Amino acid sequence: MTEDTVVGRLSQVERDRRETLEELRRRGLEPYAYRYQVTHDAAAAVSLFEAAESTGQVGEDGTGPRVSLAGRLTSLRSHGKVTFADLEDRSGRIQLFFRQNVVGPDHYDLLKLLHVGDWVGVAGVVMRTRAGEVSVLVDGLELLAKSIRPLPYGKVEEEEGTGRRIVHSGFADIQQRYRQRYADLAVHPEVREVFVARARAISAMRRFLDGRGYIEVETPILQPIYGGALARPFTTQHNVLDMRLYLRIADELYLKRLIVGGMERVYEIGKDFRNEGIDRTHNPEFTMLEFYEAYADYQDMMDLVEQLVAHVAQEAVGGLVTEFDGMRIDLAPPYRRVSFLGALDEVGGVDVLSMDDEALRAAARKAGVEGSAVMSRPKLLDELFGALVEPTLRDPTFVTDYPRELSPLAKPKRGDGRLTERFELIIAGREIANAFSELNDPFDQRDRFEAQTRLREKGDEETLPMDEDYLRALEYGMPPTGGVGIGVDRLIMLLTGQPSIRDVILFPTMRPEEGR
RNA sequence: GGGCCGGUAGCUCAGUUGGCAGAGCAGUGGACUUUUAAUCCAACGGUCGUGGGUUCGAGUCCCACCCGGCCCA
Repeated sequence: MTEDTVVGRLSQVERDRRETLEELRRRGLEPYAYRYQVTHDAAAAVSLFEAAESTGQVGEDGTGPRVSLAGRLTSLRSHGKVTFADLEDRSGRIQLFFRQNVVGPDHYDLLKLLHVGDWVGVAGVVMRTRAGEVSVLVDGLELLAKSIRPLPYGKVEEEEGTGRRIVHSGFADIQQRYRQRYADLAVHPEVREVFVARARAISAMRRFLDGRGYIEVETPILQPIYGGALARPFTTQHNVLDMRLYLRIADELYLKRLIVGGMERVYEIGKDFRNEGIDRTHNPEFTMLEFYEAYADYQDMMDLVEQLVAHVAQEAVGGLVTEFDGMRIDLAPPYRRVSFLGALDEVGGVDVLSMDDEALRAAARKAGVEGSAVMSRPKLLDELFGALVEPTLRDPTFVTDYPRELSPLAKPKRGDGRLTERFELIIAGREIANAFSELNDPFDQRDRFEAQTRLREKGDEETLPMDEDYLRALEYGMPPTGGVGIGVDRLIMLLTGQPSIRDVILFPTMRPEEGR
């Protein structure tokens, strides 16, 4: 496509901005700068001035300390020989005040070439305007980067009294906000805040585990045999090795190999990939925290998970009470503990261990589970629990002791071999964590793999493939180990009150746009 | 997978029975030395998601498809 056709398709605004670029260059001004010396951010400049006011250090002319700031222009209000603007940086926003007799007529004229969305550096003294707003009285202005595509800013009004931000006609098209996350972030400070909270949460997870002697490790994403969860994988191809590789669906089997190797306490935070549908709680790539601790069982891990969730909440959002989906959730430990079967019996009125496959199928149909006719027994149990019990669990709840057939990597429960020592943490009806006393008997593990293979032969596509190398590792000897997986995105949804997983993933998976 | 809703100017949205495609904001020109959704005046801005069909005439009616959202399973 030639430059002419590109320009021909531009909007009026974009054409105008390109002309502005040429005008700037005609005046010898470079619209894309290299650096700017910043002394303060917006929030620091405001508090610096307020401190000067309170200690009587503001001059007779009302001006305070001198600062230089850089950021993006989010508003421009010209009044002839005086102009107001808002500058936004990562700390917040501050008003800029331009007066023709302060910057001089030549510099003042340059304001006509500035637009909302431009990056600028400014220098001047901090003062308070007649309307009472702390502002920078600008005497030095530098364009740092010209914006030649209009950002979809809404008009922002501060409600009188409450100071609440009201956005008029903002950037509302949810599809475009995900596709053009850069624009979404640029115009929505509150979206940036969600991802800051996410970063704090992940950093808090690391500190929590590091402080308990855990080692952070990295295991393969490209795997010749996938495993560690019941899900369908993505496949890819290594050209030189001429072999099929899978994108991991879980970190589990590699982390337990490290326990075999004597690392005793390991964790990994990373992306897993599952080839399944996309909805409010599922993105094909998502972030998982897994940690494994030798000599611990699932009871120990429940205690640890409670502490971790509380710690992360405190560090990420500054409190243990969160508002999610209209529910007020208290994350303060200890969390309620109920057994899988007890909950099914109590809430759903079904005693699944005594039911044969047909009775289970009938119960599933009754509960509204679709496609139950072709489901394996473990799948039926899982679906039944998901349909009947999970949605009722609002407060943080550990569901314990899952049926053996549902948990091919978990140790049998002491005293009842039909069950396993496993728990899931359910909060607000959502699965947040999944954990076991890890199965370390290589003979039992081989039996479980073989049972999985039989399920696959019956048509279940979400089964564990046989992994001989993993069995070899177990044969060398794995100590008793407690292991946990936490869905990081879902936990962050909960902490930040975001209704969709796409609201906590910077670039969620989307179909490509047409014609671009 | 099924049902419902949506896609119109850069953004947010109207668009009547099928009859010249609109508003606000942004942008452009002008006025304005304390505004903050600044205000006022003027002009400008369109592949109505895509492709077919019906019709003298389609943003509007019909069919198919694409992309999303919500609900159900």
